[in-house]
Amino acid sequence: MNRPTITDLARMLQLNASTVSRALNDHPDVSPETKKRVNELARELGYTPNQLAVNLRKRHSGLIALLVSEMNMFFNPSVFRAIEEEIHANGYNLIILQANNTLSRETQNVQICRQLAVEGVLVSLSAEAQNLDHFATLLDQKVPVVFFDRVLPQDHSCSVTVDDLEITRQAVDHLLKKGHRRIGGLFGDPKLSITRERLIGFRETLSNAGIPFDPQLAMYAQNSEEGSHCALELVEKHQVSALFAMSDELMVGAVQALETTKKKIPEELAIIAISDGFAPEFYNPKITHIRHSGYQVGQHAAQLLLDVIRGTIKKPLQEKLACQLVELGSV
Amino acid sequence: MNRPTITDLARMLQLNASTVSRALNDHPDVSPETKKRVNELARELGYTPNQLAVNLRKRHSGLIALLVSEMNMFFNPSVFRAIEEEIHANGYNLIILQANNTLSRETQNVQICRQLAVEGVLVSLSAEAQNLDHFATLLDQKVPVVFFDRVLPQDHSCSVTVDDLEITRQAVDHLLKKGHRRIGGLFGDPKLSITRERLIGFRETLSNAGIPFDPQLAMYAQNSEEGSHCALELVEKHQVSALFAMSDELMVGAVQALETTKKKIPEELAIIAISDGFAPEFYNPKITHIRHSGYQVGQHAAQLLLDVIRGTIKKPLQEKLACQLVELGSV
DNA sequence: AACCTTTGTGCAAACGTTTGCTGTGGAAAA
DNA sequence: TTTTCCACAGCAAACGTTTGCACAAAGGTT
Repeated sequence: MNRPTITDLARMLQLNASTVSRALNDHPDVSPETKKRVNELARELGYTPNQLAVNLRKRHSGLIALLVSEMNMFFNPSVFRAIEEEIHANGYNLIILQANNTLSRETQNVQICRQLAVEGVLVSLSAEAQNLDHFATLLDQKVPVVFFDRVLPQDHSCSVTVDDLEITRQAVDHLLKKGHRRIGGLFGDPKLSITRERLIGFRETLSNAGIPFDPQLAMYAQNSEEGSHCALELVEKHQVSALFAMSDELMVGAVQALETTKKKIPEELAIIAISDGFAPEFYNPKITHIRHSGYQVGQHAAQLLLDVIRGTIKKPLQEKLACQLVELGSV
Repeated sequence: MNRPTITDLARMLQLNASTVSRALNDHPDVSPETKKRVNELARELGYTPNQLAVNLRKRHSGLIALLVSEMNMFFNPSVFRAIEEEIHANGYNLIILQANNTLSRETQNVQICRQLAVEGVLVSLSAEAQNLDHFATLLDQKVPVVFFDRVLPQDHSCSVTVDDLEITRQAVDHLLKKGHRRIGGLFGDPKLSITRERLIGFRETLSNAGIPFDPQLAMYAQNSEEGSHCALELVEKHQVSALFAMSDELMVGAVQALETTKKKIPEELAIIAISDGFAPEFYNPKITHIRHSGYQVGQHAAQLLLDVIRGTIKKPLQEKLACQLVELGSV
């Protein structure tokens, strides 16, 4: 026989489908004896409910979508892992949609969420997104949405981020404390709010220390290769004594470049990064960093989303996670 | 109004739901004029079909599941990206389930696939899986399944892998060609078939070159930290002149450790790895490797699965991808 | 003895589509 | 004119569940 349905069970047991359904769901209205008969036959036939029918009837899908701007080896794996674990532990399943950093794919992904009737959405925005217009269809329908990591700066939706100003301050302060006065900064895509925020933190921390901001010492790089070039320029042309990298990717590029120079880390050049904590272990000396845990971000975002779905949380909540300095050999 | 349904459209247009459905699906039985009216109203109201209902009616979910043993920064991101792109381009959506390398979670994930009525499954087996018994429910129902990367050695299901013997031979041959005779090997979890195969390749290549296999020179390490320890032992205690690492993770561990020694790469110590190609760029000199593209593996696996779903392929097919030597500075 | 409550079950509708079949009006063919 | 055919639209069933309601039998309360 094909996959047995509830109706099949009902026919075989001389019961009504509704009774079988209630028995399987342990409804109090049905007698223990009937429940036993039903469950035994169900087990025997290997019955499992047709989730498609359940979904339609219950008008939900049991699905949570993760919208991510791109697949990135430095941040995503731990975020994915945390989210998958949290979602799964609560009986949902995770569907992943990537946007390739384009607004059009992101918009399309939002439509998919709507069509699939996902019950919640976790979003790390693509660089092109400068507003949330393309999320209107979801937000209008009151589909719970939690933004994380890459968010809009002045937005009042639920979100989980780190305090970019603060962590950059921590990093730069650490360099200042070690006596560095000429500090170069490597920054990512300026379209991203995390980039802008971190740059502000960088400037302000220097200003507060009485060091005038030199625009030449803050460079933008889109990937590790560009990070390498910028790092070389900062070190060789602008003679910085310390480098700040706002991400793992840029840090890796920088260290790779610096290994070509004769400069010893940390004696001749200090380096600090904002990092998930894995890449800093690749080197010797290990790279001092502000630990920005992707796992933690993912976990908190998922928990927040689940709270919103449950209705535990009524008002939008913006959560800012704390980060800690992990002092290793590079500074 | 809530989300409009096909029935709503029908009522507003004084049509039958079936006609509206056909109009939306561009069925030849409905007049161009009616199609126009329907489509206009649909656009106006922002109608999108309720996928839950479509799924139930059509008895499919549009979902493809990716079962992965764990989230790993070295291999997964590019695999995920390739699979997501391929799947999405063909109108399916991707749900991701991780097994935490346990058989129990993997079994559970198989059940989820069945319940959700996924239309195809891509699997990278967890280390604990020594047979496919737990896939019986899927295979019995003729759900298309393609295994990739981590597969069972003697299995006749569809799969996409690399030729482990061959790529290890390439790597070791390269070291031999450079004059190395005392070569250490770093290997991963011995429960995995890729580990066993690569170890065999390692031994045989050495044997063929007239070098008796020394078991002390082939070490198992589960992660990069253990890789570091093993690398140090091989270099300092066993005085190898070259290292082979069967994965990025072990390579990274090894290089990190070697940077603590005074040994110059490649003059005093050569190193080669099997790698996705990213991590070798982190270092200077860059690490020579056999390029095992996760993107390519994912892409081929997804394409194969789609072919099986379409019925284009009748017999199980085991695809073995070729890999190329990327010679950089480390050898 | 009449009434109410409880316990267990069945009936039927609903979730929103898709699709085989039936039917109608009009044009083309005989 | 009659027959045939086609283009178009509607009817109703189906996908497999869940759930409000009705109802019968049994037990308990006045």
